[in-house]
Amino acid sequence: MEDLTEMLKGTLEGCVLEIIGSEETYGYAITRQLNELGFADVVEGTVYTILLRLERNKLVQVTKRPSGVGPPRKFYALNDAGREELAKFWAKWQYVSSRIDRLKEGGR
Amino acid sequence: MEDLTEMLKGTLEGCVLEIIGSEETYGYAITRQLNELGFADVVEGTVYTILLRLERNKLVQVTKRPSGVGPPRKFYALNDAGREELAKFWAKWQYVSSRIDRLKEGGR
DNA sequence: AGCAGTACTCGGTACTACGGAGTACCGCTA
DNA sequence: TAGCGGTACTCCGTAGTACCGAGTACTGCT
Repeated sequence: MEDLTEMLKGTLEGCVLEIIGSEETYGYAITRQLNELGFADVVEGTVYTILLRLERNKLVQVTKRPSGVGPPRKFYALNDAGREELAKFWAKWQYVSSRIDRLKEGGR
Repeated sequence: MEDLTEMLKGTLEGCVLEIIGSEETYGYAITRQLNELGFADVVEGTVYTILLRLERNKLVQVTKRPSGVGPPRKFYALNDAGREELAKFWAKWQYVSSRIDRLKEGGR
């Protein structure tokens, strides 16, 4: 699927939150997970900008740990504010996607 | 529902295409339809920028008609390129929304 | 020593939705 | 008849987000 970037705006951050919420993990691995999930064109630069934003907005707790196979990793975990933001994200997603599906089905 | 603007990026244009596709209509009415659909905060300025973009990208055919209750209206209808773009949009939407729903259900 | 793979940072760009001001036409009413 | 609310479109600037590219740096293998 080509060029999903515009459609991912506003949802990618939520996806990253969800991934972090289900397991403490780090940028490089998150990128791989998104790629496997079907978002093949999401690149590291994008994920790192999201992670830095989450950190700046105090939604995550960060722990640096040595890797063994490369430079140290920055592990991210949700804090309370992050979990709240994630819940809000899913509420918005539910709201928006249901309306769009309704429009698609010709329900007007 | 508050502040959906980021999540609507990339999808709003498709919604406008769908509305135009189902019936020849004009900017002001499209804005009202979107508001009724649940996107209450979408304002006229936003819809008009989308319409001008569609026109610039040659996805629509434009007809100006007098209104009777105000200034003349610019009616929009999809042309072949527009219908193709609309089909592409729904394919992308299907792709993206199904993956996000899968992520939500913990399918990783 | 050099390369591939892992891992993060930073500066700039493109695209999109929004806000606000401006223009303009119509019908109604004080 | 002047003003107001509703209809209808245009234009310009702003903010936010994903992407791109270059750079840095660590590890293990050849």
